[in-house]
Amino acid sequence: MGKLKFENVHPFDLAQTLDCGQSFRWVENEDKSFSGVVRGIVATAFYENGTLTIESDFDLDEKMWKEYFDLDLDYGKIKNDLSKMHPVLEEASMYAGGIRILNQEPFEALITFIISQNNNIGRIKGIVERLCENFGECIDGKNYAFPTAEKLALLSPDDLAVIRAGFRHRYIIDAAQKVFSGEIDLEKLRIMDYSKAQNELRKITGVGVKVADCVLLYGLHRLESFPLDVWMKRALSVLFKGYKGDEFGLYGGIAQQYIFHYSRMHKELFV
DNA sequence: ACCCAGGAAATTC
DNA sequence: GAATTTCATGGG
Repeated sequence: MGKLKFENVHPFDLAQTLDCGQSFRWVENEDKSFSGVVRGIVATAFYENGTLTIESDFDLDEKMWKEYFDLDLDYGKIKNDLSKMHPVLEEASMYAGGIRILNQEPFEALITFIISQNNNIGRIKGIVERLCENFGECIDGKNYAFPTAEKLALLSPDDLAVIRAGFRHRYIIDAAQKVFSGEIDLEKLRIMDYSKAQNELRKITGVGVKVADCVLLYGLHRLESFPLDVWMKRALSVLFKGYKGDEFGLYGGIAQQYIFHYSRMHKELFV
């Protein structure tokens, strides 16, 4: 049984952070708190007046949760610096500046972003949930941990029919096998030269540049990563003419997430 | 019926 | 080699 309180957390917005398409397992409750599972721990998060509270029936590791929500990084300063780079980025940071880049489990980021390809966020959530319920360890009767690489590595693509992810089934199995066998060591990607890390991930069938960038950003905290999906390509061509996505430096991943969220919430900009 | 979704592999030109 | 088609599935 645990409760953590982090005070003076600014800038921060729980809904933006947990529902902006980087993580697919948090569910909003009626009181605006969010419940989810991180590293096998069921927890509920709530944010009010600068204080982020995490509660659980299980013991909570303060360091792990601080890291998960990236509380040691000065987002105020980063937001300021990014705002100076481009007027539209300033606008996007005003709108989406409560987002933090989560420190998710690398394997979970890998599998969920394989599932994300040519898919929409609502459906991704459903597939991920079925994946956990069918193949993850049951924690408390109704919540499930994300499945381990070992568990998935021993399955065949047809075993995944219950999650209804279609052509991605064989990609998921290939990823699990390469991680479980040690052929790919996800932890090593944290400090590896960026393009090397990208190529390492691309050895997995079903992982191209975009999925690799997402895994590096959301699972391995490579904040320089700037994933280009259909939304970002649209946003760059319409709002950042001439930009390729490599202009935002060390914290480009944060800029990317501001722009992604801002664009998704302003569809009218792209008609 | 058609089009699209946080793409990438397979095929064709 | 670059451009196009196909790949499951579900919602609008």
